[in-house]
Amino acid sequence: MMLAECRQKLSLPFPPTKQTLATLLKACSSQPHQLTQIHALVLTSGLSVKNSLITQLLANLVILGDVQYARKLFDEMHKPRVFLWNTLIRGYVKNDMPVESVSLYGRMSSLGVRPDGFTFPFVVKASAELPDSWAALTIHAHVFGDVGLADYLFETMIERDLVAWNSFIAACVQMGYASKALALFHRMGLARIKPDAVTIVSALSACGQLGCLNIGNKIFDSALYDGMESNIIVENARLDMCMKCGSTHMARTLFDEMRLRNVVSWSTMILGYAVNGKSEEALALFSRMQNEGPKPNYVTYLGVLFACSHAGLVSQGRAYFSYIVDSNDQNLQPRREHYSCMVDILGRSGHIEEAYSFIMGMPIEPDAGVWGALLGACAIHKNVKVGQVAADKLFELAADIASYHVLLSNMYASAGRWDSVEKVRLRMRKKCIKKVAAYSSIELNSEVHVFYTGDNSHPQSSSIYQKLEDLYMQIGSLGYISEVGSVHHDVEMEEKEAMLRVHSEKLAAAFGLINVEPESPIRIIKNLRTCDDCHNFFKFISRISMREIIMRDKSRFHHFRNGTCSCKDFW
DNA sequence: GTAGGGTTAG
Repeated sequence: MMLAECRQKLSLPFPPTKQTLATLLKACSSQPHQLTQIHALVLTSGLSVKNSLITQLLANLVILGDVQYARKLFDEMHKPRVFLWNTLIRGYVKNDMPVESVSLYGRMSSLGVRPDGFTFPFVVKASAELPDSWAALTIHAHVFGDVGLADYLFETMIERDLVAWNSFIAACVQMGYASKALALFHRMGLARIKPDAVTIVSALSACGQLGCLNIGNKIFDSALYDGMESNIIVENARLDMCMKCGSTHMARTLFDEMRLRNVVSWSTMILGYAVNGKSEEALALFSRMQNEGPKPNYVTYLGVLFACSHAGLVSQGRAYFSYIVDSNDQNLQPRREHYSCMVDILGRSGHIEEAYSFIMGMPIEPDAGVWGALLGACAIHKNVKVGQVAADKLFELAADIASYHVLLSNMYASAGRWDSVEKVRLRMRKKCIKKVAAYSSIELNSEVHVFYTGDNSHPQSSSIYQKLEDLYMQIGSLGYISEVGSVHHDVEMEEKEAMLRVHSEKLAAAFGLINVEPESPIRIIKNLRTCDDCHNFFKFISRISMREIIMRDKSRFHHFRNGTCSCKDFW
């Protein structure tokens, strides 16, 4: 575009000065079309353009989401300053391009440009969103050893301010490294950096992941004690923490006491009730929300569908789903997550064919989550025919997710098709797909104790196994028989039973029975779905010990009390 | 001078 043309378009009667251009740029930060024109003006003005001008332009482009164009300008620049690197690194993160963001950081450091305090939060955010394979590559490329990129960056920072701590702690929580996050939180205290609301939110979130109700409450109380004003985000995080620890009652008390509640508060409650198996409470709260609360969003509806799914409420699930569709609200139209949930509702209750045709009728392309829900249902109902279709689709969409392979293999195993089980295993070996090891954890006196299957590493190991034997003796006389079908291995019967007997959740339960004071419930967190035998075992021991046992597995809660489970054996 | 971190879902 010619200068005159630009000027005309911008209605400028005279050639612009640097000042004019700078002012123009500031004014046009929300108008992408004019930005391009101004860029042309800058280039054709013949002025020796200052970096600050391009900086402003680039920043504007990034805000508008045109990172490609920003990158083009950036590459044409001579020795861009740190601020500019930061701007672009941030731009990539904001536009969901973490790989590009980290690559740019890599280039920055290889050119010897020193990152400043602002670089860190951007790169950490990007590396938290990095796909695993990429994180590994990046770490290799920088020869950072076995610590992550973020770790390296953090430890080498000269000055760590509050935001640096907060962004690292938050990144750890988001990546699922909750105990690392709590360790950092502790270290932060030792370094005499006073946490603020943002820190507390992440810390509470970490406690929720770990199921550490006591630690979470302590953190919240001490923050208030230190004079920190609580805000709605902190309170929502605390609600969620309680719910993730299975303490629905405490969450409700806090919710009722809140002066202000937003859509997140309501949704957190509804979701929390749903995963805790309290569907009536979830749906009752939803109907109250419709009358007196804020407008539900798509997460709220996800909670409503979860409530139906966990309680096996098929017709109600169908009704809510069509309600969402019929609402004609464009922002609330069902997303893939809602479809997965609906497939789960239909499939798990045995309506496999209906679930399949439901998927075929989807207006949006089904993703791995949707097919995974179908495969899960097929594994439960031993429907190898439909399960095979789902598995084929899954391997197209998400070829190397371990849990789908495990599901498929379990489906074949429960149908007794050991040749097919072996094929899946072979495929996993070939593609180096490793099963996630099962573990269970339990909090005691602000410490987390972790158990793996057949674990002997705990200091109290011998008394734990003794307790387990005692329990087997007692429940055996009450009619407990181990369910060998839960072990998906084609091995001898005795071996099957031997493995079952030492599943991680059983070890954690024995530990809990020995150590947790009699009036408190025993809270166990398991990283995978629990098996039929452990579920049955827990029902028995809740009866003989007269204790409440709360177990959170991969997708939901089981509250065992006096021989029964809140899930009513449907999970 | 300009910019950075937080809650529900996955």
